[in-house]
Amino acid sequence: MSTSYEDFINNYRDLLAEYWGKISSEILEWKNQYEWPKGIKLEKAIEIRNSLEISIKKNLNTYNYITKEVFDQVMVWGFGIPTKIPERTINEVTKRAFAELQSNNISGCAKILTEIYGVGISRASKIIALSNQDCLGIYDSRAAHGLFDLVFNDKRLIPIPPGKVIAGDYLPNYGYCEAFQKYIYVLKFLLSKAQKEDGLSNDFKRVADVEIALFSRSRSILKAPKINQIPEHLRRTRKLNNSTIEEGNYYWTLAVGNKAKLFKAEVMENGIFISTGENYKSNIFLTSLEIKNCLLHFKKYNWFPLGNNITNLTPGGLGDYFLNTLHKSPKYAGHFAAIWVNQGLLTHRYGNYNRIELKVL
DNA sequence: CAATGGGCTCAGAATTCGCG
DNA sequence: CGCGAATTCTGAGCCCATTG
Repeated sequence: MSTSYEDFINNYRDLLAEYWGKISSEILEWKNQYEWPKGIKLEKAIEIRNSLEISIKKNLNTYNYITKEVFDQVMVWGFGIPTKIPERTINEVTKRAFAELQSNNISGCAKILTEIYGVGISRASKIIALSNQDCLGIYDSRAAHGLFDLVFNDKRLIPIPPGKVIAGDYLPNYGYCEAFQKYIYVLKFLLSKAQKEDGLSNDFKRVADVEIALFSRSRSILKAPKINQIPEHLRRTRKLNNSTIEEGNYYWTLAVGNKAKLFKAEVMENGIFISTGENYKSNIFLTSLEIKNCLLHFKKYNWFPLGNNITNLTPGGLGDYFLNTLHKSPKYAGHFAAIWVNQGLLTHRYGNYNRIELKVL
């Protein structure tokens, strides 16, 4: 039997309270930026979610299961295309799954749904969470990534399921289903905190409101900074005074203070593409496999140096790996490190003389 | 003030352009 | 298509913000 809400919260109360302190000033702004599907703003997006919720509830009241029509409505909303799962399978499996949910077994419910070939936690949690947005939230790579910095003993409290953009944390078997339960506990706790604050209680009434904010946060992390947020020295070097920055994902390098530099990156399914330099014409591409092997290599170590200096290569640093294993210029180590920190794959700190040190999460 | 290291510069190389 | 010019790319080394 999995842990209860009370046990879980008692275990992590301090951590979660501290985390709430860290995010509480921003969480409303995150929620207000929510768009899903892309371009559909908060109010309308919530309307659509609510109408899906009504359909699911109607199904359950009438049949105790979900019809293919409603199931696929949710899939089209979430993924753009309906499934090829036969009506009978959907009926039979959702009937068993939602019986589990009746007895409050969230992870058990998810386990049953993910028995269906082609249904992972991302799909399962959409069906489950939309059945009751007061108490549940969707658990996918985006929303979980919104909690990427909720870390206990150097490990993420809530693992990130793999997604299209975010690699995620690998979990075997039904790991994500178990994690879904904990994720809901965290959302529930954050909601209880929000309800105690005057400025937030109106906007955070359901568990889904927290999920919405986290999903939106994950997106905002990868979003371009506004032109007026670019520091003066970078406007000068980048000749951005009179030009608008084009669309795309811009990141800052990890360097301290004014040394941080803006660059552009495209996170794709098969790898990451980076453009940097005066006109973003210096490019480098690393495949997903190269990235995976690189992170695997450094997972063996605790903290390791960035060391992206070209003239004075730091042995054992990420720059060293770039030069000698990937056969790329070590200067790009700084850019990839920044992306991976953004994705929650690495954590960083500043050592002596602000040397950047990294650790695989 | 010296040590440091990470971003930036700039010269040469590579590629593309443009014109007949 | 060929050829010189223009533009873009690249990486070796330099520059300089930051720290103790």
